[in-house]
Amino acid sequence: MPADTSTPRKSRRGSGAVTLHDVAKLAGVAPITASRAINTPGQVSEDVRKKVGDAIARTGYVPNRLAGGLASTRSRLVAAVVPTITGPVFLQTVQALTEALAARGYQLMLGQSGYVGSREDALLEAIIGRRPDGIVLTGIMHSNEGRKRLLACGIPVVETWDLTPTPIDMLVGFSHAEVGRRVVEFLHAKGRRRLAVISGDDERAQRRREAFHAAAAALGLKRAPDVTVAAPTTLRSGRAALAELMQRRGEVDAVFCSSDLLALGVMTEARSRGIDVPGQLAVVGFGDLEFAADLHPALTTVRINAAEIGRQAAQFIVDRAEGLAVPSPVVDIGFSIVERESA
Amino acid sequence: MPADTSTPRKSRRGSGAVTLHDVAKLAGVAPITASRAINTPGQVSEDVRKKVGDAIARTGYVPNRLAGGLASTRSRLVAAVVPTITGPVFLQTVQALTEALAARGYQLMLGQSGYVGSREDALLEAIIGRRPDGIVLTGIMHSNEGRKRLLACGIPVVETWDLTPTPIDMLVGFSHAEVGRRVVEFLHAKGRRRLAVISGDDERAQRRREAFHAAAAALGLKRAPDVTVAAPTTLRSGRAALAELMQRRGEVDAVFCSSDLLALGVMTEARSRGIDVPGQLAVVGFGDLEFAADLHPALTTVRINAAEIGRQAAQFIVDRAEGLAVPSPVVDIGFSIVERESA
DNA sequence: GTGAAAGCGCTAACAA
DNA sequence: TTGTTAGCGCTTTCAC
Repeated sequence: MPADTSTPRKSRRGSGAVTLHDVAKLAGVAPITASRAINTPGQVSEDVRKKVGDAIARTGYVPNRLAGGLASTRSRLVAAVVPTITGPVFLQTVQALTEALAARGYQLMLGQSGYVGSREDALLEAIIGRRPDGIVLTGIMHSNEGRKRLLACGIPVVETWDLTPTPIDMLVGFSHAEVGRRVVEFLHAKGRRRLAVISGDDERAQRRREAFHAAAAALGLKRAPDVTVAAPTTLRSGRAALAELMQRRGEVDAVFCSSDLLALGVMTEARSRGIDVPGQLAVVGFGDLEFAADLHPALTTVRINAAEIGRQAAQFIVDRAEGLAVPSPVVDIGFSIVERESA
Repeated sequence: MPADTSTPRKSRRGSGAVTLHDVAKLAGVAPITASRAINTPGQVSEDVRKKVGDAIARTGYVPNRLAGGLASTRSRLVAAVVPTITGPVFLQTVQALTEALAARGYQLMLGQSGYVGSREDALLEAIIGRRPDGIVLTGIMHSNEGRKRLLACGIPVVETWDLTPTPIDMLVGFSHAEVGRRVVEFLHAKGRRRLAVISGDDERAQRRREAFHAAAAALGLKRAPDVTVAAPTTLRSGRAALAELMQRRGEVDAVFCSSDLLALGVMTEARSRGIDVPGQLAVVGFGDLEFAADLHPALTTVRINAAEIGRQAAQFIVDRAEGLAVPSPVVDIGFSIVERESA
């Protein structure tokens, strides 16, 4: 590929890379015409289109989207904030989000807030400073400070994995309370009466737990013993939690875990203790991670369409960025209980 | 917080957000002085520092890093490319990378190339267009086209999770061939003689597999049967692979799996078939994911310090961006075999 | 359909 | 220590 990029550049600054100027000069048109040939090819003549195309091919020009973003105030950058990427729950959402955005010409920036929220402020500053066209908050409990900040900066925000009554802006999630209720009903219908809960200490898991207790009480069941473990939940914490549960007096014939990983831990611990699942103990997970169906016994769990959450969030952001109306910016994505062998 | 941000702005364009200009005017200094007060506070007087600080607090100013990046040709953006974020192996690397970068004021952009590599070109274009200060390639087999492109654009590149003889630029990884060899030696030392391999179909797993076969041959063992499954590997593909292995004639007393998830699948399938692990079948994984130690039996596996890979990559990129010399841009991070119960 | 001018918000370079 | 000037590379506005 013969490069025309080696023409000496006079300016003292700049990256030295090929610019739209170079392409335009080579094509014999004005920069703005070259810009149009690239971005809105319908607006230029066939001839120009071809000349510019050739010039691009010869120079290996790649448009500087930072500059474009500055001029147009559209960065085509979208920020996603997760507590931590290693928590398995949000992974699929981030993946789907990244893909859906990439398909539309947007790039994802990843930010990790940690489950504690201390870094939240610095993170927000770093994100807002990059002027993203949207921010996707993934299962995060943001401080009031943070909410104000997001509201003030005017960047479209999608909150996900939850259904708050007072969304900052747009929202795609489901009711955690409803999950708790439905799981109780499910277990009750299966004849289980001595329920227990093992939950991560994050907001949403706690909300499921509360609803679980309330629903159990409504059905006349006695208060379920529960164990709270630190988020992100792991197989290990699941094992430890079941061990703790077993140490307490009182029989248990079903456990609702706040994640599939926790459930896997519970089943692992159960096996090592000779407790039969589901014979002696029913186990219900949350998330329906890819492995859940293939465990032995296969895991009964709450399925969330995590990928769809990501896609919907991308849709919201992109629509906003392109100036389309987002008529109903709140979507309840729902959930379902997938019945398998473990319960 | 009383906002001074509502002063009417005359210009037809722009985001309407507070700019450095506004801050400078409010502080009664020139924009460049305000810039210095923010970025190199050591260069300005205590008095200026205070006035600018006040102005920032009053206006809620957040510097536009896109504009700053354009002017300084340092975007403080770093791109990470992974096949898919849901493949569990690279997760810790991405997490550590994100954190290490954030701590230094850099933001991560995530790109997913897919295992096939068809999207690679478009992805590269999208990334280069954002002029990142560095690109971290995480376990990806890039086309020659892509290599050329990366070389040409002059952006610092760190390849990770591998030790190629001809790195594009910087490198932090380990020898996959060495892993294959060492696992064979390990199993041989444990008295296993009828080895098998279950591998994902990605480059690196295949390299481990080849070395495994070669080392087995060197020890006089007969050719190990092997099963190749599609990447990303899953618990399900592990189960299926063991099932396939069992269908073939020939005894097997040890399996080397190309991921811990695969190993978990193998152990799951073994249990459902009444095969005792490690009694009848030794299982070795790869990755030492968080759950490996807590399985029952605990998984013997190859440990890679994935987080350290991320940190080291961040260090390389940032050092380059800040103009520091990177004396030896190739790091062998090594690995170790963690002996637990499964083998 | 094409172009000239102006400017997005910031910082490098060079003065003072 | 502080300021002036001139861009970074692109796109908007407005004119032809």
